[in-house]
Amino acid sequence: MYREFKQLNLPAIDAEILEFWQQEGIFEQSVEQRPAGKSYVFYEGPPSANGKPGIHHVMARTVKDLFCRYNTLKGYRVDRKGGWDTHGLPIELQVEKELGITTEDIGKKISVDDYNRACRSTVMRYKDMWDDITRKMGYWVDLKNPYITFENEYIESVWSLLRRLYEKKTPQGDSYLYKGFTIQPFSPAAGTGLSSHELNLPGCYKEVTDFSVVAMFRVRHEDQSAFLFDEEGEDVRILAWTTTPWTLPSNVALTVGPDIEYVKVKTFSPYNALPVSVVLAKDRLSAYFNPEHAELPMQPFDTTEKKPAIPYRIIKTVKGSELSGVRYEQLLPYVTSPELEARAFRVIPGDFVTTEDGTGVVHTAPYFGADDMRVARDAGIPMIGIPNEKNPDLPFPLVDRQGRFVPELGEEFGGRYVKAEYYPKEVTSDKEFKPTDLLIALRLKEDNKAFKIEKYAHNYPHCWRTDKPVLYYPLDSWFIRASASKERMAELNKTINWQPESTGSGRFGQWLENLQDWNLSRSRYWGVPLPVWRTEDGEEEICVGSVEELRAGIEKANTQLGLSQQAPADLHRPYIDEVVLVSPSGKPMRRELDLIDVWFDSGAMPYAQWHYPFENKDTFERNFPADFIAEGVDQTRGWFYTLHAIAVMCFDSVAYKNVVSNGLVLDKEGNKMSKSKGNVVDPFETLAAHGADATRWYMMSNASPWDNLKFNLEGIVETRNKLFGTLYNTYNFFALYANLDGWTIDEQQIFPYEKRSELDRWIISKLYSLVAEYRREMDQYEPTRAARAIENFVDDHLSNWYIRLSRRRFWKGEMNDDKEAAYQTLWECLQVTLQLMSSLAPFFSDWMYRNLTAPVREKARAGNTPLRHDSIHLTDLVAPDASKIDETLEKRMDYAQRICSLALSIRKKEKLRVRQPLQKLLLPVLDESFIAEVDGVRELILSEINVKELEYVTDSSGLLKKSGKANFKTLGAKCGKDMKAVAAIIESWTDTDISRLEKEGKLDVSAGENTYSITPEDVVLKTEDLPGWKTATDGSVTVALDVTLNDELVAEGLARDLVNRIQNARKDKNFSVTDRIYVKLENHPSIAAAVASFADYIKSEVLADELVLEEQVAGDKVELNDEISLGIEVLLMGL
RNA sequence: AGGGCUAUAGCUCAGUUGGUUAGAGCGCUACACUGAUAAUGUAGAGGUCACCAGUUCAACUCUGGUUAGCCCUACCA
Repeated sequence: MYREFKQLNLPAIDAEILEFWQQEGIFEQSVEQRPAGKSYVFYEGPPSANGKPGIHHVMARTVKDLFCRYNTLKGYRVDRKGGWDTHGLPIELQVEKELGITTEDIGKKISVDDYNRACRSTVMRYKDMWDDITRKMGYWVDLKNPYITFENEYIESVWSLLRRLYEKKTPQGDSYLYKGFTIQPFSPAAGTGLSSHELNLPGCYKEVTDFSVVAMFRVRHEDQSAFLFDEEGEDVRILAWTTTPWTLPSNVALTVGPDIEYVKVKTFSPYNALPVSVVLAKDRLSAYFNPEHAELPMQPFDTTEKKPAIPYRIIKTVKGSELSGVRYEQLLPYVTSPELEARAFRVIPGDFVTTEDGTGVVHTAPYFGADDMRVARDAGIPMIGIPNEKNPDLPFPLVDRQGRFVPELGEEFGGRYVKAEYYPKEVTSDKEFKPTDLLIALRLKEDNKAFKIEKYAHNYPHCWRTDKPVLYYPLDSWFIRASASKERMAELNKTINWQPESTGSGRFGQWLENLQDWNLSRSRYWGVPLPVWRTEDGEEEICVGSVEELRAGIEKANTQLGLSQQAPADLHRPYIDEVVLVSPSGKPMRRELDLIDVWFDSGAMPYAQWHYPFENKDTFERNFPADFIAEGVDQTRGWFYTLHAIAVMCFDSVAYKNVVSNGLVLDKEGNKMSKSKGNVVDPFETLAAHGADATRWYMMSNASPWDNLKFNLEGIVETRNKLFGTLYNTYNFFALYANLDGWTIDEQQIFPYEKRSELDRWIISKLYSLVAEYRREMDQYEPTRAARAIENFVDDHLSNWYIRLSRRRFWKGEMNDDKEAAYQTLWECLQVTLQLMSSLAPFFSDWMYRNLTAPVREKARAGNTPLRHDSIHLTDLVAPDASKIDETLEKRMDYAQRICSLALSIRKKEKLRVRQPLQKLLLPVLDESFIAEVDGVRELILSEINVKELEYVTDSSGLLKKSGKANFKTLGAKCGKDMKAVAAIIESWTDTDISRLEKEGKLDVSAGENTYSITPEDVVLKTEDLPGWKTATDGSVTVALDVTLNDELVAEGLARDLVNRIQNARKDKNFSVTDRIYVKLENHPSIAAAVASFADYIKSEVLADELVLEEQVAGDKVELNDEISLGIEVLLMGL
């Protein structure tokens, strides 16, 4: 017996199937039954369990699960090792918050040991919740043996990768892991660098008002700059704007845009009226000069006037590229050197220069700006600062780590804080207090080096701890020389299949093109320690690549330095910091205190999850690179990048072959979900209310996963009703009759396809077309198209056509071949559809598969046939089978559907109910093949629309009138701009013209000055309405319906009405569908003819043994139509 | 600021290499069907295909620009 159900309850199905999976270990079986040699490799991007799972995780994990299940069905072994991301700043910040401490307190109020222990206990806080959602959403991943990034084995693998990078050298001999410095956000008040993450905390960017200065840099008159000088002794200056005047003593270059036009303007210095020529961007002229003053006589203005009119003349225009190389005098020569004099203080090109504000010339102080540093390096400009004996190329900056000018800036500026906020309040509250920026501006003004001084309001980042402005400052860091591999990364990226493609070529590709070195250092506590030890003078260093090496190093140090250290049991800080190693020359070495970027942790997972290269070499090699990964698009420069970068640099390989990046899950209005807005959707509630399958299906079918999803619960309900509801109804329908007939599938006795009806063969053809389409889309990682193809099949083809037209075959009469064929066909459709669905709807599909196959399981086991499997997830995906696809049959059926639809629309217009039989349907025919095709489905059409005969109207009938319309596709190429004229001519053609065209195969048309030969392909034919007939048209198909009735037809219509009313009465009385009945009808004169002619028909339809007419019938009267109502009584036979 | 994605019916989305009636589902209205019945069908209303310009005989589709929303990256002086 097949199970029958009262109503669809998806959450209950989830629970039933979860229980079953767990009991039988279905997930494990689904992996293990596949051969190890045929693997489909998936990498799980580790979530961090210190936050609760959200609905967006359900989305991301549905994508992952879907392709893993699909490839399992295709016969691949898909190991899915789970993982947990356990390090990182968010965890540290959370712990700080919960402990009520700040970063400075670590090591003081709380030991690093205790602090790290707190982190360790926090990271798995919501692990149970994660495991729960994983289970409930049906995400199959191995959570029993996950990789955990804080474990020693994981860290050791990371070390070995770092060691590889340390040993890897560029052709120039530079190591891929190196210590360098970079310009980073730095808080002098807190004495620490800040991560970009900290700079993105809310409230960090504040609007502040600073003094901005346009400084005048005096051009040296020499050969290279001769073109800027027009008179002997001319004072030529380049104007550059800055909002940080304190960086001006560190100026070493001026950056111009190579393609920007600059002008030289003869004028007078605004603060003292001395003659001067200034250079600035042409587009910026109006910001500094009033066009009305361009005509004033060229003479000095009165400096005592408040707003003097300053005359000026544009002398010449030059491109930025021409200015490049021009040298100028140092603006504030506190610190200089022969090298600086020789190579600095020049104009250099830079691509970031704009003419939005300022002068189009950027004052460049490399130590205090990342862009500045980059262009200065590219141009070979030396750094300015206090000489550094150890590293002459990197002198110390002119501002110290407390944010003060160094003493070398003299009495006037030495020791001054560069930002007013760094002074104590007592100092700044003094009326006489002037911020350093202002003092510098005034100094420039006094020396005739300032062109304009004004206040300027802008957004500036502040330290979230001290609330004081951040400086950009050179800091030491360890880097990975990613830039050295960027061509290779870009090249290998092109071999990766990105979904959507644009993320790979756009967001990711362009990022690779402009790749900078990877700053690995984090000055934190909870993370993977950088395994580099250095002597105090930095002369000698080693990079440790394994615990074994560490042990050996410790022993050596113990011997040579007389220590008694042991290798730490935990590789984290603070224990690892206590390890002292010994250098080849015998000096003690201490660990560089940096931790590494957590993104390196996760990018290392292909290796570290197996503790490669220390263990599991085979496993690793079998599982690298991945066939498939998926994460949110926000991971493009996160995990997607770090996986790729490490794989390319360490193994010259991609890390993954296919990658799907999914978009965000927004609320139904399209807003981001956030706790403060209260629009967060709880995934547990959603799954509990609607079931995992409807949720998963909705998320994949509504829009492509890489588009943002506007998450709407109503959408899930719709999915439930349309797809799952329809399948459920279909199943119940099937189960009802199969149980009545005692029918079960017999795998050995497949009813030959060629002997099945047209309709059966059609739905089978549709089914296998679906199989092919589904596999094609899934293989291209197009889950949305795949899901929609299934929906389309289930709703439009299986339910609304096949079942609707086949119902009668299931309930009419005894078992026979036709019924057998119908059962088998429907069973196969369900079975195959469920299999296709099972990747996306794993619960429902398994539940129904089990219902459909349970009656034959034992037999299948015994015979080792495909249905032996307890779960659909253990079966083999149905193979595509072109032999079952019949495209001409599909086309025929398409005609049938369109013809029926048209005929029904005529009935509707004429108010002719479908139960009323009609005599004749006319089909005008455009070509003979149409007749052959429609003949194949003629019976089907006639019964569906309740019409007695079908007649074709051909040319020879004389009834048919044809007209034509231009086929723009073929004619467009031929006619070009005469297209419109030709189209008009074709439309004006009469039936005779068309006949000529058909007979002669071509017809000439003149339009404009040209004559075109029109062939039948160039014309789309249609038929004119048949005069005197009711017609309807859809594209090339026209139908005409004979709507006249005669007594015979009316009687038959009434008979059908009676059948319907009697059936209703049966149902009202809750008779079983197989009960035989006795029918009493009131002897109403209007039905006499109908009963007389159709008594047998009525009796057989309603399973009546007796049909009698009586004057009086018990019970209420039933309306037969507008005019007739009569009494009907049905009784069970034998009562 | 740069890069990316998106913009089509009230809502969610399709729309093939440009081709002349721009589709589906939901919702709404009306009607029908009734041994799948908490299902189904038919019809109707509902569109300046975000805006502007260009290419073309022809643009929802291609090109350029603009606007809006979102994501990522970012010290613009």
